Amino acid sequence: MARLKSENKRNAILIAATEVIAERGLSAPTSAISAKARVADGSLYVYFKTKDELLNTLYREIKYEMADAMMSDFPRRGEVRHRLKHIWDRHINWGVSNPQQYKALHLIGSWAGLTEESRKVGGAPFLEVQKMMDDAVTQAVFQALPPEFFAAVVHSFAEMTIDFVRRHAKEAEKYRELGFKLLWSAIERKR
Amino acid sequence: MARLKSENKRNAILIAATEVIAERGLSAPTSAISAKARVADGSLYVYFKTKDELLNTLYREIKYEMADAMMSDFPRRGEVRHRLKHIWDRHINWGVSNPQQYKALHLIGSWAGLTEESRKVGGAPFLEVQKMMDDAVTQAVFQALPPEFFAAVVHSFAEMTIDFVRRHAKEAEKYRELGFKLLWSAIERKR
Amino acid sequence: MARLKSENKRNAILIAATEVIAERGLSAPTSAISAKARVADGSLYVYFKTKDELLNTLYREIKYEMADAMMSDFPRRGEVRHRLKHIWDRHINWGVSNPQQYKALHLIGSWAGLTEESRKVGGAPFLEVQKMMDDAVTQAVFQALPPEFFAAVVHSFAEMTIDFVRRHAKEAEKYRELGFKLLWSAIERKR
Amino acid sequence: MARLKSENKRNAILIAATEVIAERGLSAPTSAISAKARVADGSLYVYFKTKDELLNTLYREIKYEMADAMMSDFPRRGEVRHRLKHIWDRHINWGVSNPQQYKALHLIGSWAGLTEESRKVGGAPFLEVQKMMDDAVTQAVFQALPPEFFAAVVHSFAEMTIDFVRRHAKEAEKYRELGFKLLWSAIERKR
DNA sequence: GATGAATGAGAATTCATTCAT
DNA sequence: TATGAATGAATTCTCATTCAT
Repeated sequence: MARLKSENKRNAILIAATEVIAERGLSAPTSAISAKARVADGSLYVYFKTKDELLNTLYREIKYEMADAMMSDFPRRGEVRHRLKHIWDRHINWGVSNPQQYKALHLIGSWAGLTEESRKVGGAPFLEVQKMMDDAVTQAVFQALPPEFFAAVVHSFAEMTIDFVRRHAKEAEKYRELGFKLLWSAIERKR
Repeated sequence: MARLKSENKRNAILIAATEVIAERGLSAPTSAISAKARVADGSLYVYFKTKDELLNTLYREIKYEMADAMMSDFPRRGEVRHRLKHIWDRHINWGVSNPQQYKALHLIGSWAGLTEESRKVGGAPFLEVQKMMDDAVTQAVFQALPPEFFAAVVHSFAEMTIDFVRRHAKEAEKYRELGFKLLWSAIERKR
Repeated sequence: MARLKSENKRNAILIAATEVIAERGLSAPTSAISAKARVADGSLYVYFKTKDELLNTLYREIKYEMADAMMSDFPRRGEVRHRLKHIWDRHINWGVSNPQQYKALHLIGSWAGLTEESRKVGGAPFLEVQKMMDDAVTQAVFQALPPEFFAAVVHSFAEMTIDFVRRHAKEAEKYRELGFKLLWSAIERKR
Repeated sequence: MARLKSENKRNAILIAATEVIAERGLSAPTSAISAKARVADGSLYVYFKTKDELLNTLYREIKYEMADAMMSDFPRRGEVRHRLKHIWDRHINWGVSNPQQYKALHLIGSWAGLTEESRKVGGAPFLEVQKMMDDAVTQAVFQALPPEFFAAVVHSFAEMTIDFVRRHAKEAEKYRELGFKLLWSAIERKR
């Protein structure tokens, strides 16, 4: 039996890709990625058929990681506010402490080569969040508005907060809390 | 006497660039741009020293256009809510009716080659918006929170709404109003 | 007006391609061709969209050259034997004095990338030869056999003779005449 | 017709190489060959030191097969015409029923990497044919012409006929006979 | 200014070959 | 012996940029 495809090598490439893409953009040459991964140029193509496939895979994997960070220890039975806060904090924290993943995700996310399939697969792990929000809407905890719109509101609020916190690292906690407060004001049911 | 650089040709290039970048991304070749502008490859370099310069210029010009659309007829003496609503509507409408500019702006905005200078110059025309919000905060119309954070909230809310409206064109007006309602809930002063 | 595409440069590339292909085979890198043509690597692609296109073009051009050599001064009103002899001599002589073209033609001729179109276009100038043979058959100068088969016989006889003469250069004329004598014996009408 | 057997890996590789080369040309990757042979990429190099060696070997082996097909049951004591007819029929039939071998042979035959040695070794089994012709010439059955030239005539006539028959499969026998008739006319001694 | 031919430094792949298992 | 992951040189082609006209 020959050497088995090394999970390490594959990961090294994905990690290197994240760094290189974050620093130099999507047009960074694959040779920069293989170099950073300390792997021969050709080896990248043992694990990924094309650069496009590498980027699509990277997108999915980062999405998974992010979902993992957000959903682990998710208080499935807690109050809606509590559950949303959990996700909020995890989202902000993940974004702030993984700036390269975050940047790469953004770049790939608005890249023409990202397949619909990848977008779907990458979004799948977040269905639980979506479901929580649907439930909350049904229970009228939030204003009676399309759940899809809610999701968009929450997401954009979080991304904005991450960007902001990154530029004001010293007051990270303050803005994370503030962001949530504003978000909650926006979506809670009015009496 | 040397002829003046044709303002037409320059504009044709910028317009073509917008379309090409929106459709094919930042890595689209300059030859695609000159072709779409019906101009020789070399002519592009008469007006812009490099591709980077073209993109930086394009960023600024789109920003200016956008600012123009948002700030024209701005009711400088109206109520804060009225002023904010003015900007909100113009922003959403501009984004929705100029999808290519909007897309190009996004791509260039998260591109490594965009200079700090361009970012600053592109942001300048929006200082009046910023100032309005500072005033409103000072007047305690909004919650007493950092104006810069306010700006970020408003901006991200608007971008989200534009994206959403684009995907739900039939209910454009509904979501534009809804977005504003939520935004206002988020930032208004609590009694 | 910019520089016009130079017929010289195009020809230089075709000539260089002939030499390189003859010496190193079809897998010779395009860079070897551009180098021999004293042209930048990229310039080859100004004149030929791909390497395949270059080879297809080369095939046609060599065929044309060859046809030219064979058909010029063709004694259209002479006797059949005289006309065939004319073509025979010209064919042999061309093949012997243009070994690189001849070699390249062979290689491209049995290459999978040669298009049906190229094959057809390359064969067109030889239709007159074909027609002459059809006529001769009709006039029963030759045995009553399918003209297409005659053409194949003549052609293969000539190619064989060229190869042979090349390996026995000192007796070129002897074998050229001998080849023709045998050919004529094969196809002439039996009494 | 003798066939390569896939009893062992070496033969499987040679058979696969024949098919792959015939279909995709000499530049087909060795990995395509090992894949078709259902053998690991590396295994090919257990049996052949390089791709060049594989091709040289393949050339010889196909030549042997062909010689086998042509020379088996050779009527060593028959009349010259009978003996030549035997070889002729076998040659045509082999070429028509082994198109991939035939194609591969052609490609390798005009390949720059084929060694002089291989050419010699591949030609060796045909010495008996050559000898038969030498004898016939000596006996003045044929015109008094250089035996090497005779061989070339016969060979090229046969190749042409194979090509022709392949394109007119329905009339295979007709053209095989016709070819021989013409060949005989060309070379027989004139009274 | 305007043009587009010409350039050559990369870029993404491919592939013969090696080598650890 | 057999495997197939790993390699990196080589290859085709692209494209920003220059420059002769």
